Amino acid sequence: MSQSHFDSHEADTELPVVRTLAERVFHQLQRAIVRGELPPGTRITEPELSSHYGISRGPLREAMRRLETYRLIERVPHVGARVVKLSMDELLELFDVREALESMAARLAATSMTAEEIAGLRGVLAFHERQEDLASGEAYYQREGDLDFHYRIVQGSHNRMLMTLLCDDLYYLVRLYRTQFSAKGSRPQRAFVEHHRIVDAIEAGDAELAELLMRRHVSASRENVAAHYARTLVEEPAPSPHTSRIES
Amino acid sequence: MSQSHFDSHEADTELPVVRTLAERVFHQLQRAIVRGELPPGTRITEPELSSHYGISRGPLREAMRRLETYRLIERVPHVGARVVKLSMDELLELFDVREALESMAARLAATSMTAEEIAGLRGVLAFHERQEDLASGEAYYQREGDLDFHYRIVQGSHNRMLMTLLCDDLYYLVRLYRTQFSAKGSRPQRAFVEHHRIVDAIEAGDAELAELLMRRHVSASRENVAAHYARTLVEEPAPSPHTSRIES
DNA sequence: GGACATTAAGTTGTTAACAATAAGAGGGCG
DNA sequence: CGCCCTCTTATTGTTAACAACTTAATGTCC
Repeated sequence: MSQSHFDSHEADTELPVVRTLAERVFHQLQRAIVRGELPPGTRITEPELSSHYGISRGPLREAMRRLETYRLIERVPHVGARVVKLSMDELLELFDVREALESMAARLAATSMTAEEIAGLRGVLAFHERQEDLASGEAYYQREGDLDFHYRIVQGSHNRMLMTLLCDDLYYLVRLYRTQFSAKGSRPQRAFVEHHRIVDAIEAGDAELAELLMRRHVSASRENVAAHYARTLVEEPAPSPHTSRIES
Repeated sequence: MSQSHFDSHEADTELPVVRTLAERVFHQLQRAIVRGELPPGTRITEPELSSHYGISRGPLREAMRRLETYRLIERVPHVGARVVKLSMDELLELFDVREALESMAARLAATSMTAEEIAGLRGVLAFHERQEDLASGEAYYQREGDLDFHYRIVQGSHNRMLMTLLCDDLYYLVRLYRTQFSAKGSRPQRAFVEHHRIVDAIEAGDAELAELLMRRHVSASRENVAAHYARTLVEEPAPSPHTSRIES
């Protein structure tokens, strides 16, 4: 659980410790989906994938069942499975959930985070600052760093259920949205300032303030995405690329 | 998804529509665990269960994988699975998560709930009132009704992700805690008043108030459980029954 | 020409046998 | 007497074959 975030920074085939075939192919499929190699709406057929990965259908089905729990694929009994096709509505719903959970995480982190954890958080911010100096427009790294920041605060809440929900269940969905909507151009400078203020509140032990700031931070991110999407809708009124691929 | 709550009110073997063996045995195992027929910490062995339910290990493993996603069992590769053993710490963590998610649900419900849904919610409260008149101490029904109340507000949020998280993922855990800790004696009258105020706020479209009231409501419930538990710890200082069954 | 029934192909669900890992019992050695 | 190694046993992981279902295409009838 604790290394789920850092998988993304590792080499292709060197996954940490995989004790079963089902685990290995689960990670491989997860990467393929999050990276966009299996486009949303793609039909997943068991014989095809099992032969592709050189395993039998048993472990593959177990891997698929696990992908289903992470909401990366959708299964219908006796019919089949397909890569989840995300809508902007659902992305905004996800932001509401994140706002609720991450603001709670910030509140708890303000009273539970250790000095070492806070120092590590400061280190993440310092790293971002350097990144900012080097390539201010390098949105992807900034966004990965953004996830890292949120990830550490959730860990700092010391609430295992919160950690599981946010870092295991919803984390890959967030990344998937990022690739599917390719939402690069965001608001790095402002988010950066907000990050600092949140850490300040946590360090001061001000739970209410930390909660409020995190709530605003996620909410602002949500509004930014919504506004950006509304703009693209006006410029490009054809609703085809993101709405109707499954239905066709 | 939408009928997951009302399963509990149905007859034993008449489950709605089960298309596969794995689904059927999943529901049976789920009932058995939530009802306490499989005590927490019980080792689950595949040959035993598959012969007990008259199916092979394939579908059984799929059912177990699903139980794992609902956090009702815990699996370790190559070792086995056991019924989840809950601690008071984790129960309090669950309350924090519920506070975050359900207050968000109340906020959204205040602006999204239809007149019909609000009427249904009022109907639930009226039903509780009658229950209250008949048997004020019938804690179990009250608590089931309490779940029904919360369930309808989550549905009223019209946020599918919230609905999935609360009504599918966490619902059975809540019920399991209720049986494992047998927390009957609670605070029905006060909770009842709080329920009314929340519905009033939702009906008035006051999102902020609905959110605040729900937050307080869940938080008060949490403190009530914590206080009750602290009391039982004093009266019965032996820490054996709830802490160390897995380790033995 | 259109709608419905039939049928065939392919996919998913299920089963039973085989292989590999892990825990425990037993014996040997320090 | 205690520790460690080995072997046994039971359970989990994996495979391949079989059965049931869904879907779509074909053909027939109105």
